[in-house]
Amino acid sequence: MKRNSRLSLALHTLSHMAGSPDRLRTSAEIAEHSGTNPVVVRRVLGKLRQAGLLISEKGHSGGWRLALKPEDITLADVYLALDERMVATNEPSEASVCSVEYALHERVSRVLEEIEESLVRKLSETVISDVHGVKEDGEYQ
Amino acid sequence: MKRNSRLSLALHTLSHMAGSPDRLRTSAEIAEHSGTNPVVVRRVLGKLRQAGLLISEKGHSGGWRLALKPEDITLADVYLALDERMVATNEPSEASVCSVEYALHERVSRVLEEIEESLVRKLSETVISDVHGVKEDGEYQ
DNA sequence: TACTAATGCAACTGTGAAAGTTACGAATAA
DNA sequence: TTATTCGTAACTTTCACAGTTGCATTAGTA
Repeated sequence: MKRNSRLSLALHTLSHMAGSPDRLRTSAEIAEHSGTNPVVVRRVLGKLRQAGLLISEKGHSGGWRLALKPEDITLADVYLALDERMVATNEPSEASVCSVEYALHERVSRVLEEIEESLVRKLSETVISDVHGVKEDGEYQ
Repeated sequence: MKRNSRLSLALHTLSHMAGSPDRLRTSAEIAEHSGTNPVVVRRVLGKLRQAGLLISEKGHSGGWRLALKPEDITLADVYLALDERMVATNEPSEASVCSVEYALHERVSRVLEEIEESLVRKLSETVISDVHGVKEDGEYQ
């Protein structure tokens, strides 16, 4: 598994689940599909559980399933659940003690913030069932 | 200097330059403003030079200046010059040999690709002079 | 010419965040 | 009571990137 691929792993898994929402999938199973390992899967999906997008069941024949209908989960929900900020802003450097420098830094930060917001708005336009695709493709076992 | 801060460094520097486009600034000077060091600055700005956004002059009294007017440089130009892809897609895992898996991976990739494109479109709506701000703020020496 | 100040670049080290791994406790179905 | 699964902590590994050093090249200046 590559770097910064948690969003990709999450989307892949949720889309997969959209195909058969009632079935429980184990971390091991998902890990195999994603080319990674169960603990990493639990880490990533744990964030989605905290956000109320997934439900996990412990014990024998436990596993993961969607907490909502695939058409009610937007990509923004997933992105925000993972708590990643792609267009991150930086701390002001020591040089920014000067007020002019500080003002410039503020403006750069504000612009990046706006870009981040527009990214989230864009993400909210697509839902998981859109990613899963049309029914002709059949179900993913 | 923090992680993934190259875009921030680039925007900060270009915005700064927008204040007095004719003045040459040395890497050392820029580094001090940004709280980093000259070689890192040359690395980042070198990408912008390759993209035709900046001009560098070697030798005594050399340095960096804008190659274009601040109102002709969009944030998308800067982002693309740095060759960073914030919404990265993954290689298909070994599990994707199955055609259904492969198709799903393709769809996830396509969605992420569209998000990336929309990010660039959004970035292209802002130019460097917008970031520099209105004239009342005065020039940045 | 010699000197100085700047970029360009290669090669290397240091760092930190995220992936990967191991281990074990808790929960739950069979 | 046994097997299976998640939850989580602790640790190691990996890797991209910042940081650093050194030197060649370029160009202005005395």
